[in-house]
Amino acid sequence: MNRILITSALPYINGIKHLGNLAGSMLPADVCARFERLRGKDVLYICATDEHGTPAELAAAASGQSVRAYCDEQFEVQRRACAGFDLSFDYFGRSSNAPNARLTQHFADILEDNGLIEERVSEQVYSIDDKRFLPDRYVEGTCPHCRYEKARGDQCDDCGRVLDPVDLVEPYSTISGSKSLEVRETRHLFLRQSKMQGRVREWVESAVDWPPLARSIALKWLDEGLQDRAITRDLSWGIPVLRHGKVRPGFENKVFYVWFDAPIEYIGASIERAEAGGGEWESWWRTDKGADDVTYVQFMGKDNVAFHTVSFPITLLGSDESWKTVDKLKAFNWVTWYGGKFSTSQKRGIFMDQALELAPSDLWRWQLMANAPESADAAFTLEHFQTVVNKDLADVLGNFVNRITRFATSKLDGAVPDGGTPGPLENALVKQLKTRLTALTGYYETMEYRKAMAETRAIWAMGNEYLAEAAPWTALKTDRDAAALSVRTGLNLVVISAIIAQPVIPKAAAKVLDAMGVPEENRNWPSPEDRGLLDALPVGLNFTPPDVLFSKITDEDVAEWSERFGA
RNA sequence: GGCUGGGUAGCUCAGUUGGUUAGAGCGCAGGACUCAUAAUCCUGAGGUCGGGAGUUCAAAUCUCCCCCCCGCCA
Repeated sequence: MNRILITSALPYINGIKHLGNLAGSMLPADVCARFERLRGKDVLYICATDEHGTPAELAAAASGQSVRAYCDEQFEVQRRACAGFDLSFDYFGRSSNAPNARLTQHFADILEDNGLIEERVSEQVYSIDDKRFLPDRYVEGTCPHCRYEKARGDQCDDCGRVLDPVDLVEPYSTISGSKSLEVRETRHLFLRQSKMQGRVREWVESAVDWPPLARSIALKWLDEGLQDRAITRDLSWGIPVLRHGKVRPGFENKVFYVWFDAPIEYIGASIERAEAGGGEWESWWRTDKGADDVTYVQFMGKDNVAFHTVSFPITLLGSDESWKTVDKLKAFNWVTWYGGKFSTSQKRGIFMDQALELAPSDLWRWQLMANAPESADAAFTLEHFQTVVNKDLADVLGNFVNRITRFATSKLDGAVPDGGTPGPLENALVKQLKTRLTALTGYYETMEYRKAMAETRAIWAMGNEYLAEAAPWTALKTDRDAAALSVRTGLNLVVISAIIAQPVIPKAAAKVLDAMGVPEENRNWPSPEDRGLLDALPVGLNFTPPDVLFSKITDEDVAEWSERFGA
């Protein structure tokens, strides 16, 4: 299994994502991708913006733009923020691009051919003045339960009850405010998920690399029985409903439901990449064209598990074509802002673009991975961020790199020194390094990121521990060879520290490796069995100590940020 | 209301199939060192493991009941 396909849940186009979104799928997926590439795996890491649906239409209308223009703008904003966080997508696509439309229409066709899609007539609110059917959220009115006057058609924000727009008292259109609404019959395509119950269960039960949480969520849905689901909506923004390449009669003003086309964009984005000259896509997605030896890993927030373990697989399996389905998946809980929710609408928390204004991406990456919301929600606070970043990055790693490189430069001519032979101290060091590298690699393989970060830090700390014992500054006075050995060993530890840091803090790691003159081809993930780990740097190699790697976050910074973000 | 997950040192979290004095990081106290971003290294003090009952030679770990927190669903 040398090829690994990685996808992270698609960020919705509606506004820039906050740190919780980042930590819950895109960042861990990136760390995974970087780790696997360092091990020499052939990785395809795909992400895209999810652009269809009512929220995008509403947001575009609110900003006075066309949906297309709004999405173009937001896509650029998100793309830039992702680049700022060094998310190493092999391709970052858009669900509104052509490949996704073609593919979605293809799936609809073939699912219908296979008897899994049928037209059904249902009742829906129609706005006479707007001349269109209104999706749930476009209808507001008085809640029949609590009399709240601005209840949305899908749910009452006041009492929290789920509603049907037909139930609203004195309903009105949010588009025009018109109250001349009526209930009309409309046709929609329904995906007959109930017919797939058995096949999906069989598929879920055969999945071995899923965490218990994902499995239980999927099985719970299956136990409750899969419901047939409408996969079209009365909207103009979305993928047109075609049948055999032609507009389906009666569906001229309808599009596919966003949850039907969004996951298909994982494949769509891969095709976009191919069309942009990035390499073919079928060997990644078609098991009849080479994808049999691909391991497919999905990253997502907990709320998306059902869609990835049941809904999307129904599309793929129901086609009876040879599509690659997920092998391993990793779901995350939420990062919270001082114990509460991050909220876009209430502007609670820090968003990706703002974060980059405050501190370099590596700092956020480290904090979010070292405190990944793996077993439960994880509280984010600025104070904790300050502590973690200052201690782990500036003090443990940054200071270690700084102290040994500067010592070597000022006392030993700035080159990797020759002389001395490894003794008990170095032997013990190698032994410990081997143990820790084995553990670290294991944590990455099982995608246990908090543990991986703790182990990474422990390896960084080994450098400081070793120097304290070896004390080359003392040895230098009486035994230059002994000092040379300690310094050489220390410099090699700097390189190891940077190499294993690459998946999580790529910028700082590259800075160190560049300074130490480590060529690109020698930056691969180390094997615990490699006995030359602490003797890899060529004797006599010149290097320049890197600038201070991480400047600290001051109390004043925290105070200012707290003020700005209302912590 | 139904269902996940969680409730372990002041804080953030680990704790494998139940088994010697419950661990880590931060914070705190003391010491060492002086190469380094007043950094680092060592040592130590902190927990009746949400509450109660039970099973067992033995439970943070299993069973039952109850109380909180997050989320999903209805």
